[in-house]
Amino acid sequence: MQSKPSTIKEIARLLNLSVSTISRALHDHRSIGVATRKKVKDLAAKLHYEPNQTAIFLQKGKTKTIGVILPELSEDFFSTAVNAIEDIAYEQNYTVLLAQSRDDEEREKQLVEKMKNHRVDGLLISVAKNTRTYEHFELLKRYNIPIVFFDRIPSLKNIHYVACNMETGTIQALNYLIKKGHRAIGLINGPANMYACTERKEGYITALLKSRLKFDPSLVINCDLTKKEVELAMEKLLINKRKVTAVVTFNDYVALYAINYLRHHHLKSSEEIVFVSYSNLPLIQYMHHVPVASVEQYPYRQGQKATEILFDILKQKDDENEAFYKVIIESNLIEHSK
Amino acid sequence: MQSKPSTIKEIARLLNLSVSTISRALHDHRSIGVATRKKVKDLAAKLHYEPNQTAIFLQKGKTKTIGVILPELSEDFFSTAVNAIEDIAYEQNYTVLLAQSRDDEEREKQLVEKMKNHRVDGLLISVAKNTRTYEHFELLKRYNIPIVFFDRIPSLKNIHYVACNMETGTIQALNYLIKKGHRAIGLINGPANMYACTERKEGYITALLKSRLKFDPSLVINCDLTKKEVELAMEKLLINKRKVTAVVTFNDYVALYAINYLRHHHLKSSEEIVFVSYSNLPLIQYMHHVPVASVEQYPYRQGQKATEILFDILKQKDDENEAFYKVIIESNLIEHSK
DNA sequence: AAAATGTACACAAACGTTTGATTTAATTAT
DNA sequence: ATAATTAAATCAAACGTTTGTGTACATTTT
Repeated sequence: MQSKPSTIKEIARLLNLSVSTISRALHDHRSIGVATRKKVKDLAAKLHYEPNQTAIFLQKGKTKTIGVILPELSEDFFSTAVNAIEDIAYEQNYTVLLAQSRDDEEREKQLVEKMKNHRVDGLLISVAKNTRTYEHFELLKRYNIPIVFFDRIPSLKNIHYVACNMETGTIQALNYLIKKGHRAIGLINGPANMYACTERKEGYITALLKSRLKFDPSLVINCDLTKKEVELAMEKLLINKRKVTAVVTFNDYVALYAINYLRHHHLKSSEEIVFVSYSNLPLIQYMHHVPVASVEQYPYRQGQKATEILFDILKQKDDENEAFYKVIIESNLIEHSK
Repeated sequence: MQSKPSTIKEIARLLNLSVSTISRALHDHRSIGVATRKKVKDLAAKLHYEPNQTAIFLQKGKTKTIGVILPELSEDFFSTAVNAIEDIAYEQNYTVLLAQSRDDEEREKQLVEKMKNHRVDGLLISVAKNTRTYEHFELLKRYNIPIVFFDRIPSLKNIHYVACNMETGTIQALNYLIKKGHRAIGLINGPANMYACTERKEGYITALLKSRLKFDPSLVINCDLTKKEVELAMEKLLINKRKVTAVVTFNDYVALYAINYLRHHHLKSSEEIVFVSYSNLPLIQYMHHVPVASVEQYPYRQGQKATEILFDILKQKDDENEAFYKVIIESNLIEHSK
């Protein structure tokens, strides 16, 4: 009973009709009589006929598939964003081709290539943290495959993107800490090439200056977000002559690494140094030693907006509309209730 | 400059050759002269020619794509398993079509349907927790699309699967607790229809009896794994006349819910009641009030094995080999170092 | 010199659809 | 009765590949 899936051809042969009649009957084309229409549909149902998508793709030149490339699914931020993307795509009857770059530029390039070969209709990307060249993205323009970047966006001019304004949240975070009396506030930031890092740093400086506090560059430390470098960064902050009483970290994971390092390698607890981070992971609420507040980056909203934009672009059929969507979502500080 | 992607046809026209020659030249077919071969390849490179996968799919009847349906990407267990799946598929030059059932039977069915329409070559599934009917899986047999189940497997006879033997780990967990002097040990289990739950319960009973302890059914509580029901389950255990001093929970999330509930709604801390759970989430190590031990279920290994099996099946070309792969990975108790 | 072999390519069908153009027959308008 | 209209179905091309078979020419064998 393991037959090949049935095809329009087969139905045509069985009913002594032409393939075009079958195709039209199944699509309720008006030029097909009701009687034949019914006959065709009945047989189709009986044979469990299902249109072969690949054939339709080939014929129509559209795959009804969008590609999604992001760094790590295990990061809660991204899996939440994926939920949004899937939800919207699902409504629109699109399929999502999902892949992880694992924060590796090379892999990201290969994935872009693969997506192109699969002829996805459009692409949603959050770039790997160490990606420094952008030709692989430019390439897709040639093929008319639109890209919408979200959260981690490259520093390119003519692109569509959705991102969070990290500056607002950072300023809120700093004000929060300053109000609580902290004066020496460290910042464990990500890789310098990331735009999100620049924003964080700028917010950090802006807030300090607004409160008439001096900006001390030695309190800002870049790292590649790995546990090792975070610990190194924390160590650097600890030996700084200005004793930090608060630290702002690039995200919750960085905060966890740093706090854990403190607990294990120093006798200080996180009660002595206050942490504020970004992301607001759901797990945070079940933990003890956590940042006192996090800057929420709205992953669901970002994913949602990016997907909506992509569909918008896909809908405006190839007219040479050279407008670029640039959507900024404001970040917000969320204080964790104890 | 936003031209359509170039095709074999185009190259043929430009070089005044036939399409078959181009196709063969690109594939280094021996019946094509070296000169033409070079000419073709040069032009192909210049035009950035890339084979249209959808066309190849149609022609070959194989999509070089495997579908993956799992409950929730945000659960660490699954995102880790996905990593394994992607890694293997990547090596084999296969594409992964990934989708979440969100633990919803209806959605799972629709996804299976979608995967079928996409003509995936094979399917990897971890079933939704409330899935009770299995026709949608049976359906795929008709289309010769092999399925390999992993971790959450349906109770069907003739299927391929990879799963963890939860009984071993459960017995280890119970022995661990018994050795520490615990006598009243609760079990917050998942939905009764899941096989994994049966196994846990059986291991629980076996271990108790082996240690000549009485099995008290009122200490085993099923729940649907949501926060609400976990809290209800915990409450039930607390009012039980036998005061439990230890609780085994279905997974780490359940443990977190339960521990958190204890902390907030009762003055007991998790120090008074010891928890042992399943999964061994990476985040556990950065937390304070956590289970003292977890039963490791090896998500990467499961994903890896399942994918290897699927490729094995795909390789043995359609011979009526009616053997079913049934791989069991033993679970193990991992004690958390403080 | 004729036959056999080999080389390098072209032809055409096939995969499963969709769709513009065309045919045939039946119905209506003139 | 003839022409125009409509209905219902067919034809054939197209999407971009792959691949079995055919063919022209040159080269080798006898």
